[in-house]
Amino acid sequence: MNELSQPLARTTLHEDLVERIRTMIFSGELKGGDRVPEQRLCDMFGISRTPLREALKVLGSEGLLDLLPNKGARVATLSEEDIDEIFPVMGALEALAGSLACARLTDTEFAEIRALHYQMALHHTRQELQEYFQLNQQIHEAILIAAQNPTLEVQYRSLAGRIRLARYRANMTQARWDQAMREHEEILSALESRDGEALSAVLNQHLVNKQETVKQAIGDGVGEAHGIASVYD
Amino acid sequence: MNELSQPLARTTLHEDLVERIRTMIFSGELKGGDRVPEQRLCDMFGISRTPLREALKVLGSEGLLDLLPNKGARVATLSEEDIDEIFPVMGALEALAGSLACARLTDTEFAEIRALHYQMALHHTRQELQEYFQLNQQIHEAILIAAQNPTLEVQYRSLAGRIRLARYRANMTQARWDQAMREHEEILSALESRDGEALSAVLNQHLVNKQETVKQAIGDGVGEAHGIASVYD
DNA sequence: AACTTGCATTTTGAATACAATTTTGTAGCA
DNA sequence: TGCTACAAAATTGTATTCAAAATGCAAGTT
Repeated sequence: MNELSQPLARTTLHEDLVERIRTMIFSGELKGGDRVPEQRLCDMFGISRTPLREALKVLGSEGLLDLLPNKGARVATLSEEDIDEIFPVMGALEALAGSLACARLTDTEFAEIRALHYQMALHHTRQELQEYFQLNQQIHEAILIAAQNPTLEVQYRSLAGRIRLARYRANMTQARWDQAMREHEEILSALESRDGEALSAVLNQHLVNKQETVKQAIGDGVGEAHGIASVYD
Repeated sequence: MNELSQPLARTTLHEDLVERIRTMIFSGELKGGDRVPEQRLCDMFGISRTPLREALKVLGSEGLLDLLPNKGARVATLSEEDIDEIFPVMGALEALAGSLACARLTDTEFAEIRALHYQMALHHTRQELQEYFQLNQQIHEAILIAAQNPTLEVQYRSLAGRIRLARYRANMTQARWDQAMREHEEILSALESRDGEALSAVLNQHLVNKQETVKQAIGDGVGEAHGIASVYD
């Protein structure tokens, strides 16, 4: 028996749907506060309501949707209180990730992160926000993966997903951006010296600053201004 | 308009089912590795498969059930690796809870925890394990609630729920029990002096020790010996 | 005009029906 | 006995149907 003959990871409809709807939320195709009409999505995907509803229940338990009995699902929105709640928890998790990553990071892994870092720094100097964010996310992902703790990954990603509901990118000031870049320099050097405590501390601070950025974006209602087409156009 | 006239919190079938099945898992009525046959549970609850399946999907996303496509749901089991993964994350969360609790704890709340603590100490000296565990859980719950962070509560309880799958109580040695009790003395005094850092540290250590207890229990297969009737008797 | 009231429409909740897959059981054979 | 092949039963995945609740709207009232 070779690896080709072992049970292939077939996927069920509702799993696919969870993934697709999640993507629609993250991409902005479904915006915070939007209703999620079952029939419309069923038509769109060409499936029946049963698996769709199963998917909605899962997304509800992840906190991405608010499920209102008899009134349907809505894409969750983040209040300032939500932000203030979520970030400290993410901070604790990312600090743990950093600490574990330092203990386990190979030289190769570090080299990969360093490469990402300097590429990100380039996008910073070039003022390429979109590309900067992409690299930024990859770096934090790399730290998370280096921690080698799937449970931690799941919990962290769940919270990160909820934060993405805020769609805060458009609102970052130059000052905050510069500061974030400086913090990333510290992150890199803590990783290089495998200093778990220092890394935990700077990651925590990094998130405190991000928290402020996101809160400001919430207040301004920036999410609407992204120009991403809604599903219903 | 008074508070009686606001929308009454009606509940849907699938939400009830999530709660009931979760309880069945925690009580041991459904044991780790057990299949969860849909039809049987439907008959038991007198409902159809649709809401039951929705509930199973939610419990699956919580990590309490393993959902195998076309092969049904099984109550999740915890490997040693799972334990080693989960406890550090719980440690980070409980440390955060302690830190936040210290910042926010009122004198009344502290007095309540102190009362719980000394009642627990009594059960310890009387060697009443069951009662000890009950109070122990109440104390950790009280700290969690004092932290006043619902997101933290959800995440922590989710992990605590998965750990409960291990059913480790029967296996605690006297030495570990005594040590846990000493740690709880430190927890109380850190709370009294509102020393967040000290509390974080001792809570983390507390969990490291608990981790060992649970891992030992897993190895011994203690869960089976509890004498709790299965659903299918 | 603003605010009810009643009813039709739409949407959601749950049950049933059907299809696909896995599991079980059994007959045939070496 | 032990193995394979294959049919039957059971179980799960998905679609459809029915029931209950919410929504929208128009007519009527103040």
